[in-house]
Amino acid sequence: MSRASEQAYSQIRGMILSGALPPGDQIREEWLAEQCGVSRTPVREALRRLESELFIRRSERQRSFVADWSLDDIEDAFVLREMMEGLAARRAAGRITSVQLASLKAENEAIGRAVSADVPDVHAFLKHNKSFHEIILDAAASARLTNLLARLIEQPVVWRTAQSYDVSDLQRSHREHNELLAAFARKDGGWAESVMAGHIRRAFHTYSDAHLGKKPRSAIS
Amino acid sequence: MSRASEQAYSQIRGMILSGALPPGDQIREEWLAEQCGVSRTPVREALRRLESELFIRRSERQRSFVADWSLDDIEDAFVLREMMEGLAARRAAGRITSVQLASLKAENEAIGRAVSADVPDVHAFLKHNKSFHEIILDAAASARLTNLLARLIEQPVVWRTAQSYDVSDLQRSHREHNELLAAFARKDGGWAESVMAGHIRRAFHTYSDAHLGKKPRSAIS
DNA sequence: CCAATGCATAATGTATACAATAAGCTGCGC
DNA sequence: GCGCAGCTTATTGTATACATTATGCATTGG
Repeated sequence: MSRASEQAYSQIRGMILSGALPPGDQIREEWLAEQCGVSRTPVREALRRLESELFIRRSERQRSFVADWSLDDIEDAFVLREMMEGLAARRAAGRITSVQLASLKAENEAIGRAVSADVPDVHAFLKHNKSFHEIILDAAASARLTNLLARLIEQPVVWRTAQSYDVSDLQRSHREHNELLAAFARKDGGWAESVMAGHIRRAFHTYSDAHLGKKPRSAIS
Repeated sequence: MSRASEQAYSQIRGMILSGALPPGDQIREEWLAEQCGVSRTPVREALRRLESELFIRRSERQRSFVADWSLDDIEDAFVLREMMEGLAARRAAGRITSVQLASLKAENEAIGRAVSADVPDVHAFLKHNKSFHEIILDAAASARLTNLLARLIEQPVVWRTAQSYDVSDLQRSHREHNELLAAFARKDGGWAESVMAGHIRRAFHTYSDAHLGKKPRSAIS
């Protein structure tokens, strides 16, 4: 994507993720153009993309609104992600190279360091976690799968989930990654798929526990 | 989508599907604009959409080309579709209304008529088959699933598959739909999922048989 | 007082001019 | 003859003006 378009895209997306644009709000192209310091043309392009990624929804009358996700929507997203990341893990197990396996190990060691400190480094966790999953998707070698998953893993709710992680959640995530590494090392696709599916499913429950007022564990910050 | 954008989208898509724009060909925005009788603005919008649907790929230097799919790409698409339509069927089984079930039956009866004639009506088959699958997706009631599947089922290869269907394939498809109806009537999600997955998987083999020179059966036309 | 119609306003859709960038070509130096 | 530099042309990116369409309000008729 070109300069102005990319600028508009990441800025609008940031406003949605940060909550500066609350769910349900109507947004006007011209206003966004002013905010981003570009013309309406690249803003429109960014909006179309955000719409296809379900960050934004449009009314029948062509007005744009910040998407407002129900808990059911969120569970849908997790179920699909579970299925697709499971498939990715299965495929990856049969294709992963020793170089990729080594990179995966390195990322998970970085995750281990981030979660074992007295005060866990959530930012580092997120960064290496992202890399970890990206390497797997890469090893799965399916452009289409990558394409579809990209629409899920970057979505607002999934993103915010990590923010509500507990120390013990982060550490469990680290251990589950180790299970995945073992499955990959043995090229056991079925095992990798099961571990991955459980890993994603747990993330959903962590999310729903934290967001339904049940909070059975203490929050990090 | 608005008038000119929609015009550009469907016309370009049609040129790709019909082969008027062969895979690998570079396409220029201005030329397309002339062809479609609109300006570059709606053409660019259509191109972005076609790119996200993998009809078109763009080089690192922002040139657009008609996508060229390998057999592996095609199998990927079928595997994903199998997984997602399977999920849709499972969800639909638990949610389908009697009205939707009646519509499904009606569509499949229309399919039955189309395939039992001396010369099968392929066009009618395609139309009612599409409606049949859409009703299921509707009953599954997951906006996200609908969104993702839309990117798969409309893709060129999947589309052309139906063109290479044999009379016996069409009739088998009709029978498999009846199995699905039985599973829905009993609200048996697991059964529905299995039947649907097999249904899609068979479509892949029909495609690959027809396109690898193996043609074990006679072609329709 | 309610409803419907038409006008005013505001938003999105499209065309076009211009800017930036990539590709291709020509000629020069080696 | 080969390769690279710089210019020329072709193509995409952005801004803006204008067209079209939706929305809300006011006014009028019932």
